[in-house]
Amino acid sequence: MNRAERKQADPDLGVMAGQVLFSLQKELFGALAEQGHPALRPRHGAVMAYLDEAGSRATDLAQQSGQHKQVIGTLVDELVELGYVRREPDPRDRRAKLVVPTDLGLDQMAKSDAIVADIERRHAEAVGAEAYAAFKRVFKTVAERQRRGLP
Amino acid sequence: MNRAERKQADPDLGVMAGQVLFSLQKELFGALAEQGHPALRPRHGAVMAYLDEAGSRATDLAQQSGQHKQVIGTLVDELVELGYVRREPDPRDRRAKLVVPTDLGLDQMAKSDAIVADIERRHAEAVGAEAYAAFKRVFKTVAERQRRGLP
DNA sequence: ACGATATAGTAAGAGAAATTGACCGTCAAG
DNA sequence: CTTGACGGTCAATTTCTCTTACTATATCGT
Repeated sequence: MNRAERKQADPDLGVMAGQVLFSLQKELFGALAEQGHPALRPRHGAVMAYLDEAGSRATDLAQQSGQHKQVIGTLVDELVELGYVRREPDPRDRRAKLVVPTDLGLDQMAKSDAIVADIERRHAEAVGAEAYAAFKRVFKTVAERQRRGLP
Repeated sequence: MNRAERKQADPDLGVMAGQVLFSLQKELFGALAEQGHPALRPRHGAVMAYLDEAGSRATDLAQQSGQHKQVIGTLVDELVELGYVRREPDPRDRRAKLVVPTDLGLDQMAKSDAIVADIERRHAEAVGAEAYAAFKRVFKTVAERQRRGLP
């Protein structure tokens, strides 16, 4: 069996992560477009996926999404323009600003969470609820360890 | 518990996939750089990750990696320039060309596979070999279903 | 309180990358 | 031998990423 076939039959962790990430993004933003949010693209996910209802700081969004803070800045510019968020001063730190979702942003967040939950429900049905729950537990551990560079 | 905390405590499938993909890529290409392949960047993975020892066609690489064939074309240009692959005519189809790894390419492929295998071995040790094997089985099913857009 | 250092956010431009539409040569079915 | 499909490349446009630098505010140590 040659390498190409091995990679198909037994794909590695990175390959599978990429397949899931990109195909899930495609489905998510396709569904969002149909549900009234056609202007959003996957890159906006770096903000919208982590945004808190009460507002988040750009630095926190940068750290959680793994993007540079300049990227978050331009994404927030776009999202302000599109009406999804607004900037407010952070009362607890005058250097900082809070990125706060508008009603449109809250609607997108709710729909987005529902779409992803539905996708996961589908997979859980296919492989069994218990197996899926175990899968997610291990995945979370692996993701955390990998992110932190643990041995 | 607010949304930001929920997303931390119980991240969704897409978020975890992204965390694993990007942190694994970072570790992989960092290690490759230390092992004599400093010029390669994650984007080259679209070719090198799927390349067969005996050569692969650009269209196959495009389909497997999910990239447009134009992207594969420019990646192959770069990899030819860097000495990792060469283009050969495909004897079985005169339209097609085979992307064939050079000795340098074969070295990179072997090292890359070893590094990823080592990363996976670490995770398997942390969560238990059996649990990790089950995790990968479910992951493969999920990745395949998600990629194909199955219900 | 004071100065040194660190952090939050922004700006601007160079460089890299993705996307689109078109094109040529080859293949395969009828 | 014609027609439609496929493999690969070209070129132009748009989008994205990275780097460096700067202002304002906060924090720490003395």
